[in-house]
Amino acid sequence: MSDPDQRSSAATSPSPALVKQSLRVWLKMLKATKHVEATVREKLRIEFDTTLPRFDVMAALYRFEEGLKMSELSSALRVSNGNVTGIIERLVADGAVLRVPVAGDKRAMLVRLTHKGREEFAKMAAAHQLWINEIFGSLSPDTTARLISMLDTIEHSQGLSPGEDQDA
Amino acid sequence: MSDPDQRSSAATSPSPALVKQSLRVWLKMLKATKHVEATVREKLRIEFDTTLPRFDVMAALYRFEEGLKMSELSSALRVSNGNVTGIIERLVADGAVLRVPVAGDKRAMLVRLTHKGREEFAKMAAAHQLWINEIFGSLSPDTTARLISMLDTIEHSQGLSPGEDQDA
DNA sequence: GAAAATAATTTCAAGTATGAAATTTCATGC
DNA sequence: GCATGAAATTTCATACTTGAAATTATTTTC
Repeated sequence: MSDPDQRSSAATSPSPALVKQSLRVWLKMLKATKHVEATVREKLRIEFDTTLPRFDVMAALYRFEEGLKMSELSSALRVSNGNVTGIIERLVADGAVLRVPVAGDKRAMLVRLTHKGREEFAKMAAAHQLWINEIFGSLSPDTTARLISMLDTIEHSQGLSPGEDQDA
Repeated sequence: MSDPDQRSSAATSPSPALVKQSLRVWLKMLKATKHVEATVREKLRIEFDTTLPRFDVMAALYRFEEGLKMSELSSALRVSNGNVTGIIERLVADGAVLRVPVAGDKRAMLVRLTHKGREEFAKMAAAHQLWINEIFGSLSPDTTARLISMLDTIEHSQGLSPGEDQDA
């Protein structure tokens, strides 16, 4: 290490100024993320009469045409099991999702999009890409690449043990 | 503008590759943010037996010692009015928050931390700073500064009309 | 100064979200 | 073959979140 006062380590307590800067960037990140999320939520509601959690579930199911087990779904989305149960219930009621028992295992359920669900999601996904591009298109490709790399660093910082991030 | 195919505009439809890159960075940002949030949530739960929404409310009240009206609180936190009502109810029940009627206005309520609430929050805030620093301290001050600037760009991209972001 | 518009909150219905407990089923050891 | 533990889901209690409707109090307008 080549900086006697610039980086925090386990041994030396970080300078108050740097701690404050960490806090600042985190609050900024949170605010920017909430801004984008709120935009997407509102557009999903207005244009497609749906919600972000439903969109997220459908996105996961769209990728895995063969279907996903409930537990796979909840770990892919990083939400609790009980949560997924409720969202799937409503999607099934709306005819967007189908539940299929798994062949050799009476415990498990395979969940997949219906044809109607796939068609609906395709439309939403196309619109979603445009919304996101309206926001992130203002960054140059180079800046975007650097941003991704910084986010990667953050995502792989410690802080918590469990889960350990397998990609979705 | 000096790039015939590198930036999206209202006139020219963005290239699919750039749209995909926008989507990638957004998903990455969402994932990193959720990672940090989950870390904070879990630490608040384990170490202080509290939740992130409660922490956020207390943080706002900590800043405004004189207290805030319910509506000021909900707009500062950018959450709905009804939401704040419930969180404050629980904080009052726990003796962390006090409700005071406003002098000249029988509709409004001033909400402020009790002494106990201030003390509790001070401890949590100190711990919170360390947690955040454990994560964001891995970025150099320079990188952090650039990250803040990028996030600023994102936050001020259009996408939605309402609210228009006055700072909290 | 009564009626109408505004403002500050709460209430409400529905949906999300969590972690823990309960259920049912499967796999193994013995 | 059965007890035991692990796996897959659901159920449950609680809390958070939203947008809209309802309530109560203030301000404006005529």
